[in-house]
Amino acid sequence: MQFIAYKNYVQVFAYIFRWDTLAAIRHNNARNPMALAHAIMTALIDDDLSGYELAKSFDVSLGFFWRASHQQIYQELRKLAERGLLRGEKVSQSGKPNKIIYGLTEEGREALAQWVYDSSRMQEAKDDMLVKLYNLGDDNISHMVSEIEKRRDEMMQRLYLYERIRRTHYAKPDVLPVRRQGVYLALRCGITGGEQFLAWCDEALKRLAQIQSAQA
Amino acid sequence: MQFIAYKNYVQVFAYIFRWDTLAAIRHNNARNPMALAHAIMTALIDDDLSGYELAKSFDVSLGFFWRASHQQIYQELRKLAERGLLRGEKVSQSGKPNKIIYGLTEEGREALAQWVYDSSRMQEAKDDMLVKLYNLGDDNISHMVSEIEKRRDEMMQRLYLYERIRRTHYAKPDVLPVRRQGVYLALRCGITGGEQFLAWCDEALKRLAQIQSAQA
DNA sequence: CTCGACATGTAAAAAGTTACATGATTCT
DNA sequence: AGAATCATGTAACTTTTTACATGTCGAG
Repeated sequence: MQFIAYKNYVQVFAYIFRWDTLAAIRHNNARNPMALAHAIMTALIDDDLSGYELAKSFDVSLGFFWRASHQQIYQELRKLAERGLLRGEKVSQSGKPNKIIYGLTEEGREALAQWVYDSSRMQEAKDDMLVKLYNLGDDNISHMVSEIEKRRDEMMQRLYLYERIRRTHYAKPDVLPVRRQGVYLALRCGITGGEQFLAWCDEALKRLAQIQSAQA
Repeated sequence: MQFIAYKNYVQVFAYIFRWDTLAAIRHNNARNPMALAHAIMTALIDDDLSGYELAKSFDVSLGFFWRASHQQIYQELRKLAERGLLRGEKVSQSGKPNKIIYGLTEEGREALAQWVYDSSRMQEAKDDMLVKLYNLGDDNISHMVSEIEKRRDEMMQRLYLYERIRRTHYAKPDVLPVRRQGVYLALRCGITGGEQFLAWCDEALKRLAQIQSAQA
């Protein structure tokens, strides 16, 4: 089932949009190259970090907006060091494996500052669960309910963390320096998006409950 | 733009979760394998379509939640046909290149119905623009303003389309058959998510304007 | 003495993007 | 005549995931 049968959508659209506008909607599925590399460099603006530390800090900050596994991060760090955008310093540790502390070079800082001006396209939404909803039926409705409930719980946890960060570090955003205000805005995006998702979950659960009670 | 008062999740959570639970938030970055294949099969539930038609219908329906390029779709269709989940029928056309109309086989329908019960993990958010906000500075602030404005316009267009679809095909969701109600919920997710994003854009633009006027 | 956190990776596979290719038709 | 649309792909590449590997240290 589609929103609109393929044969009709053209007519529907001819009404609303000029064709050039439609084309703009269509071709949005593009990746912004090197995004992870720039996310990593961003994480190194203030502090020099080892791969492990970086991966950890990713989990509670930038990773909210660009996820990466530790394997990817290690590889990317090595590549960036090879290209001269990062400088890596080996640190021998007694008892523990050696680690490499990475920091931005001047070149790296320049490349990062330049990247901000690159055009980036809107990110595609990708969600399995919403595709599953297209397959909703009397038989799988209770499974969808539990899946949505699970997502709702996960989002609750995440929001709790966001809120905690907001209150401890961004309670008075107006007095923060410019860059911190940018981070605050990103955090706000996560918070409002999460709140919206919670609201949607409740709407969906309510509707699914209605369908279920009508069945019985 | 107002959202339901979910602000109390903070208190709720302070009671429910201890800090160790937060670790569970960390390892959510996984892909759900074969998601595109299932999205394609979903698009073929009601109608048999050629690759081209499928790609088009993707653009105005399922593609809102799982984007794919036509190249990817053609490849996936071929693979699915090889695995017996789709059946492809060659249609000779005069004047135009031949096309292959694909439809679900019984096996395909079963696999799809089964897939709905597979566990899927929360999708990672990936957004370049939010990473860029971490690099906000006096010099690039006006660029960020124009980038957010661009996103806002794009989202407006998309919301306009969503809303049009909702009104023409889902005006009275309660009387729809179960599966259509699932699609309606997905659409609602897109709409509320989009509205939230617009609201965030306005919040961000307001804050950035404040910073700019403080500079001058 | 085992389990989990610390710390660092390699290798292979899957998924997704970009660039290229072709050739008819229809609209301006 | 030139642009856009219809219609179908292939090939090369990048990005991301999964699975595997190794070894130390501290807590229970």
